[in-house]
Amino acid sequence: MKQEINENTENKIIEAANSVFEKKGYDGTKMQEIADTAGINKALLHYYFRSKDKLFEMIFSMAFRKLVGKLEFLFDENIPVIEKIKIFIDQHTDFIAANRHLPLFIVNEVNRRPEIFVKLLSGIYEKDDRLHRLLAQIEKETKEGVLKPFDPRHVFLNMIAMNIFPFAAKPLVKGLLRMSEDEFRQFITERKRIVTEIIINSIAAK
Amino acid sequence: MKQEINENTENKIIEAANSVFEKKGYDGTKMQEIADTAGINKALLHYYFRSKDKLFEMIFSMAFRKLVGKLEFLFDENIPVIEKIKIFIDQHTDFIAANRHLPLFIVNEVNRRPEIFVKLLSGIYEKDDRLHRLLAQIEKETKEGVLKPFDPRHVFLNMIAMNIFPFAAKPLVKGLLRMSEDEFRQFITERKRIVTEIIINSIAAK
DNA sequence: GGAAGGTTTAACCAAATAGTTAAACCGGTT
DNA sequence: AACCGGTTTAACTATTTGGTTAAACCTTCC
Repeated sequence: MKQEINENTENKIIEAANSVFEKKGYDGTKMQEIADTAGINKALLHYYFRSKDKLFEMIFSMAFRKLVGKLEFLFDENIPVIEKIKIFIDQHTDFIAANRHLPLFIVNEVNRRPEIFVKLLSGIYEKDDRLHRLLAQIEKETKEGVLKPFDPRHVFLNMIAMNIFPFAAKPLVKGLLRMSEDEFRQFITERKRIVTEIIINSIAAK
Repeated sequence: MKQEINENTENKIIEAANSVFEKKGYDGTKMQEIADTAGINKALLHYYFRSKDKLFEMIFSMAFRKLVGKLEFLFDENIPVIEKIKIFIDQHTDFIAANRHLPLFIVNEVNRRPEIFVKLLSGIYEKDDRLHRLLAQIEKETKEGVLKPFDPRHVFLNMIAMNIFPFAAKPLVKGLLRMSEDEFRQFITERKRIVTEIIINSIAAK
């Protein structure tokens, strides 16, 4: 019983902290607001997570893994590169739409305090073999004449940038392009097709 | 003389406030740090700009105009669309490189407090005729068979996204792709060509 | 020289905020 | 029923921070 209550409270805190930190960033977040959101006392927050820094570090690394984890599909799946990209863009766009503040949160906090992300990096470096397998796959398909030679780093960045930007800058985009919420949704649906086309076009052999 | 001193101090404040706000955002910025950066007393800051909000509003609207102003080239210049895009990407990339924190600053603050940007929008809407001229130009070149039909909103967003993202997420990109500062610079130089190619490809008639 | 007026500073204030403490609470155990 | 452990709370503390005040400091003008 105790355990259940305990985990329940802990989860409520984590959920609340996640929501507030993602939206407002470290500096914009007050412990009181997290407590309020979780429906608990501020002292209880410190009982479960000693300090704002400790709590933040936990939320941040969770968020980071969540975001980077979505990339695993690119490495793991054993399907042709072009097919892979089609599926990835579709899924990734949906994921970002459902987690609008996540990418900006990560980018901001890594900019603000790069140290927080250095330790998380090593966990990624360890999975180097997967990267090599992907590069080998690309090389193979290039030799087969399916793909033309290209720099995967740029393609990767282009894809991520085009996927993330409209959501990260959503109020700006809606404002500048004068869109309603519905038009924005429509716009995003169109984008999936357009971005996929552009990326495929930039790597497919003619 | 008074006037000179006055403007000198005011400029020092504006420069300092700009630098600190852009890097740390509204919440991360302390008036004391601005004062220190400007080499003046905190009270003097309040003498020139009554409150943090007032100072911020000024810096923000300056920054916003600076960023949006760079887009004017797209509307004003009377040269073929494809040529326009080539020049724009080259110049815009250099501009963002020299103002790394600017786009993220704008995006963040508009996300955090959309009202601050509503009033700035009207100033842009007033220049609607330029937008219509650009759209007419595109339509004309499409009819001439130079361009294929496309949605300018997506093309615009794609261009901006690919230009801005690597700088906004610079530490992340450098970390994940394991680049030195020199390699990053090199990478950006390559990007100009690649992004230009991709964008042109997505609008040029075959 | 000194009065006048804008500029600059040191010292201060009040509110916000991260973090602490000690007591109350509550479920299970004997 | 009394107690023991972990959990929760109200009340408090210390520090940070935006903002104020009153005096000191020029510079200009008479």
